[in-house]
Amino acid sequence: MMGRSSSSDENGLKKGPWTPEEDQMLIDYIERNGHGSWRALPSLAGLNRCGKSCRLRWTNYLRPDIKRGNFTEDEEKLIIHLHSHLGNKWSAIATHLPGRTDNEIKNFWNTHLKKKLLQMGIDPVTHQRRTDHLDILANLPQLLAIAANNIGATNLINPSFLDMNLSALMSPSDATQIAKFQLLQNILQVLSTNTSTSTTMPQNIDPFYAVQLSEYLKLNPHQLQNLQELAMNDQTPSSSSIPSFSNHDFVSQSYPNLEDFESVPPLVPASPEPLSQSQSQSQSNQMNIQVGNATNILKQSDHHLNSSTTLDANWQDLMDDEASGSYWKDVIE
DNA sequence: AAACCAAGCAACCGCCTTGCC
DNA sequence: TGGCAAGGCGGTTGCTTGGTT
Repeated sequence: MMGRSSSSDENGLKKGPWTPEEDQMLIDYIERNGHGSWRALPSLAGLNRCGKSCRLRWTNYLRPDIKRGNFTEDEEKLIIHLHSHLGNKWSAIATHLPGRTDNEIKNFWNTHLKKKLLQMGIDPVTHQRRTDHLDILANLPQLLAIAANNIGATNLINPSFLDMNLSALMSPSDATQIAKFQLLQNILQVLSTNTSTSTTMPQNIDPFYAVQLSEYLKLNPHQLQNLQELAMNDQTPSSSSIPSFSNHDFVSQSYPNLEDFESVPPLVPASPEPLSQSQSQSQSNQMNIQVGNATNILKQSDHHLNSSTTLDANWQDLMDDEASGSYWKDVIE
């Protein structure tokens, strides 16, 4: 059985997993008397537990109307839909799913649904398309510093790794390679994202940026061509890992008004406390700082500015941070 | 076969809300 | 109206399990 090892608190009350005997004692007592005062219940039922533990055990596990087993697809959709309106109000969500407890829904969300949405490119908090690649780009210097620390002489990236099978690349034991791969993926994603409101992911990298990128990375024509092909190839991880929203069954079912995806119903903040003006200002400032680099780069995209710009400075920073410029050439090659 | 690792989930913790005096 | 007790809630912890190396 999963759970914690049995122990006692300072009052000698038992903690940890419940035994079948304890379960039966609790069931017997509540069926005969109702739960009444939870604090008084343990002694009346002959249990060496605190009232809170009894209440939790009953409401989350022993209640006769509890529905066990896997969540159905309908339940999944309902949870996602309710979460988009209610946020992490698990008890409120649970009231719409008969037989499911808030704890069970919370666990299911954290272990399954959150990942599922992330894989689809949907932010599980806002229920909108993810834009956190901007954050990643903004954090490139830090990520690069981390990556640089992890790159040893024997751990240099395979120059032809982008041609390798993705599953072979994604060895879980090689976090460094994955980080590098994701880094490049996000760079390409940002560079290939145009500023239109289209809900489908663009397939092509703007030749202008490919050229500009190649200049900063001091790539030769062959490497530049690889970069462009990489961005245009449907089978590259960069594009294949991002679902096309308009064609994805699950997304279209969970978000029936997909055309209004950018204006999904108002989301209850994860924290119920409204931020004070100074708090929100501070948070906003932090955000601005964090995405500043990415914003600058995207502004460059809008105006096709020349190379003596912030983009230049940003990329130069990146290259300066990296141990060797050949690293990036290798990655792209 | 053993060691390692990540996922899953029951249970706990601490804060918040509610109701009563 | 303030204080207290009890219940409710969301986040976190830590054990088990199953898969991988």
